[in-house]
Amino acid sequence: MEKRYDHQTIEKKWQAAWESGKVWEAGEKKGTPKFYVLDMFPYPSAQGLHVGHPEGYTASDIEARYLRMRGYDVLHPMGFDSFGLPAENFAIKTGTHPAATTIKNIKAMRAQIKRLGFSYDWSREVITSDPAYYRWTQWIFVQLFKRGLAYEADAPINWCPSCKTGLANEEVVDGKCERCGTGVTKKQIKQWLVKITDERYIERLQNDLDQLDWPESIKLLQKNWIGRSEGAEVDFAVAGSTKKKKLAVIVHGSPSQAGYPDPTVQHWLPWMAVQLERMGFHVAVPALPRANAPVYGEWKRAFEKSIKGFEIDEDAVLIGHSAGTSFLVRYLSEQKKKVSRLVLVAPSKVVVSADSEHHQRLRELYNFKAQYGIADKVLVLYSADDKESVSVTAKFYKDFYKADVQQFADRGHFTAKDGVRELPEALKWIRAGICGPISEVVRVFTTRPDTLFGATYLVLSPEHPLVSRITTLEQKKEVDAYVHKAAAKSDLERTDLAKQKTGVFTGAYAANPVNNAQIPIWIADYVLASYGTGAIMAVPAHDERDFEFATKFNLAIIQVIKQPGVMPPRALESFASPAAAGHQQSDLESKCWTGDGTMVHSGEYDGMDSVEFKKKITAWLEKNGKGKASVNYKLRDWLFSRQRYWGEPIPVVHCEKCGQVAVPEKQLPVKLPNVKKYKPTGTGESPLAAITKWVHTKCPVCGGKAQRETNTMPQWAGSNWYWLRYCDPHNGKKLADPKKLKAWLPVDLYVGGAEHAVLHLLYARFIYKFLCDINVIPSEVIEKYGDEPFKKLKNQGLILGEDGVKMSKSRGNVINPDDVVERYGADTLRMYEMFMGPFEDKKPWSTEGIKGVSRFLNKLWNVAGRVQAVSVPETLERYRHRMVKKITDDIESFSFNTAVSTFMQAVNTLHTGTVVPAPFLETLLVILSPFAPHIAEELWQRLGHAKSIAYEKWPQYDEKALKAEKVTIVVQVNGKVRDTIIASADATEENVKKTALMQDKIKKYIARTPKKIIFVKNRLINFVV
RNA sequence: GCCGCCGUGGUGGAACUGGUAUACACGAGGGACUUAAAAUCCCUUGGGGGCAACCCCGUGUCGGUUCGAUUCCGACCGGCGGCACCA
Repeated sequence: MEKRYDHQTIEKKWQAAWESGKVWEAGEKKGTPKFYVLDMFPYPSAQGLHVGHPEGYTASDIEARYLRMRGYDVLHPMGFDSFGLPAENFAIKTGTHPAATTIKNIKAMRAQIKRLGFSYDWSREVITSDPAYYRWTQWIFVQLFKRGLAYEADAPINWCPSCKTGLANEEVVDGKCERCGTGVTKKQIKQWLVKITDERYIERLQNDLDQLDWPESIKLLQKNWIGRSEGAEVDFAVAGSTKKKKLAVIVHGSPSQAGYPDPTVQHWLPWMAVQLERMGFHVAVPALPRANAPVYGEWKRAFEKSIKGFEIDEDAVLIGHSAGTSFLVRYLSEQKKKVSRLVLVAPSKVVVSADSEHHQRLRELYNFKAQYGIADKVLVLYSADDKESVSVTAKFYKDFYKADVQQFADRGHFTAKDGVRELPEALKWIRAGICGPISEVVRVFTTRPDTLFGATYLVLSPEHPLVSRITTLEQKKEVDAYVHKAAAKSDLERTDLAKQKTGVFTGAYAANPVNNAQIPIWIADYVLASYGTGAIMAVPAHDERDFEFATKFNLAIIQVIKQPGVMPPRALESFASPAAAGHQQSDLESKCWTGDGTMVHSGEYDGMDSVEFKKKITAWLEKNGKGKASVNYKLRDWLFSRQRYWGEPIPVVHCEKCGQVAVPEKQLPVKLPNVKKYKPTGTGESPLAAITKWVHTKCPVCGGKAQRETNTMPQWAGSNWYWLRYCDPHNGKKLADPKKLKAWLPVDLYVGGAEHAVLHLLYARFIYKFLCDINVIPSEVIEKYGDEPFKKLKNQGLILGEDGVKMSKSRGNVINPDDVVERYGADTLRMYEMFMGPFEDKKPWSTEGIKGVSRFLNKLWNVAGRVQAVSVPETLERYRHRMVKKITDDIESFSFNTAVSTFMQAVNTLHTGTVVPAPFLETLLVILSPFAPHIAEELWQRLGHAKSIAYEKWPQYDEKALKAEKVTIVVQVNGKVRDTIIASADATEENVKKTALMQDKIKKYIARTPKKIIFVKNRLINFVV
């Protein structure tokens, strides 16, 4: 046998053998349990593989190979996340098409990865920039859009004035453009957003974290990012406004079946109710009886009951949906009442002969004559793709009432099924029609309703809609100036913590709902418009920020919670010295106490515990209609459009008549067209906007003139769902065959960097939940595993340069994995990266350290050369069992560094020993093969085995054989080690004691009979004297 | 500021559930082989004291709990990561 093992020849040989033998293809073992081991797929960069990549890939490969040997059918795929900025930047510089660059980089990187001997099933490779793949990325977007979860809004984005392009948050470093270092400003541009904050998802995204086997730190990071806060919304009536609240009623339609979920919380109704409440309306959403077969008289009674205390008068706003519209028109016509605004959504008043049995049932309700003058203004909303009876009715109202009409293309019957959860158009119409102050109420959000008695002023954000309405004439100038200044400030300026708080008084006052105290209303930019209600109640005695503000502007500070365990300053003075009374200086009451305690200055509630009072006061607010319990989140909607070329085109067409229309699924993918110039146009549009031929298209609905959306999707779009495609990568009809998804989902183990904690991992969870909801993920998977995509997550730690700093070209501390493989081989690189330290810790590279692993593999090679066909001696046999157990446990717990050390010890043992028994060596090779597969295969073959070691069963160990015959027992006197003795395993306390006391070393320390003896079996005996 | 994680030899790190602190590896020193170097092999290697047997100290610092603490508790110091006026 050769003196040194030739890694170059051996590794090439086995990589070829695995590939031609299709050893790693998944789905081959019928009837065995599945296991899905996933790596975070790389971006194919021109720099190629970084030494950080093989760290995670080796760990997952060890797990995959181990599990195959344990009999699992393992899915272990790899692919490329190939849309992204670097390829585009390269294109801007050189004019090379990003597709060409990408293909080149993928080729190079794939070869690099293959040289490391990972057991990937390459037949399943996915590439996100491949049209066959992004067709489905776009398809998912269309599904989101159809359900109202993707929407366009005027959003302020990060804007680099030098590069003339919008930037993602992750491209802004310390407020500067990552590329050119220019200060980033805000620009208001139409943007696509994905509604990750939707009530149907945000709660689940937060709560489901608890059930995941993920690092606690990552779960916490996500929790903080989502930022759930529980508290209450409280209404403060603005002083001097005595007008009573106006009424708004929303009337649901007639669902087709009885027993259908409560129609009052369906579709866009809850959303509308919240919006109207915010405008200051008293909102009623009556649940009408026998909704699926309405009888007018019954509905009338229920309707009137629901608005008791209020009147249908000329200030009222009524909104109806479907059959509800008929009810409202009939009610107003027959009662001869007039309201201010009447909104009719998907109205129906007629039954067309083709209509279903359910529609026939509505004849009773429809049997009336509409009268003129029932509303000041009428709005009708309907969609072209709804039933004929709806458009007929809509046209009737249009002519009869001269109603405003808004026609849509694809909203169906305006139900949740049609993806309609909001009706901003209707809200805008209502808002526009109503002049003057409609609300005399400032609604605030607070997590501390228990401090309500201590609220001494209110603060609105400068953008708050109420600001201009409540500001007094005297204060107008000052307020306008402040609002103007705030608008001009950058985010960085506004959120700079070091800066002094600023603000102005509006001149208005509001009444504290608990005691009617009149408190001033201020505006200040430390209150954010985008969080909660955009307004706060300030409690300077118990909030640091309010305290700072109140001190600066000389506002009242009222203490309402007494800090527990401290003495009020005056009480303290009566003691001779604080220390004598058991109190230190720090026990003095702090100026601003933000913790819990006992209520003071809170009327009848004085003396109550603040935690208890919080619940009490929330219930009180609710009962008296002055507020309610409420939950808020820090998470914002997900900005989903980029003004870039190299990304998935957003599959939407803008039609002059129909508005935004999703590209029909049959026409997907919307292929990325070829452009000559990749540079942004300067207007904030994507380079795609310059291709007029591509931009101008026909509307898929009406066939009229339309323009394509020119923004592309962000990097995260492709990685949101790629692990689903691995299950069925070549499917041309569906995203993936449900049978195949059922066979593999969910991912059992996901390995990758922690830097994705709140981006990729949050988005991926959201998209997966969405796909579960729309039945893309088979229900069997959801029933069995829930709607989380990744059961277990492991984060690899960063590999730093030798100097202990992050590797970077500019520092010149980058290690190229190719060089390492060339010199030491893939097995050495794999094992070294596992040996460096705990998998999840960051650790520095050491060019000296890797030699140790290289020496170890050579030593193994030489030891194997001395192998003899003899049976294993007993001590070595026991060692073999211990070794198998240790390696098994270490793989299960991701403790690869100690596993490598165990291998080293085993080889050292063989090295110093006289014989190398073949059965021992064989076991060693089998359990080593997941770590160093090439050398293991080669030596395995040289031992005379014809089949790949990959097909070997993972060895068992015998618990009994683990026990040593003799054990070393530590003898302590007063807890200090004084001696050790060898005893037989499981020796009794009596025997150990006797032997121990006979030792000279021990006698020396023990003069009298020990007071106490502590005995731990097989471990130690401790004499206390 | 808030939240989380981490402090062990010259270095990377090990130590099960509170039970011999420093496994394994690197580096360093000494030796063997060699004309020499590389490679390989053997020995030593936490600090201090002692000729030696052996003794004392030692896991960021200071306290506590315990027969016994790297491990549990409290305070502090230092480092890393995240969030950043989120009411």
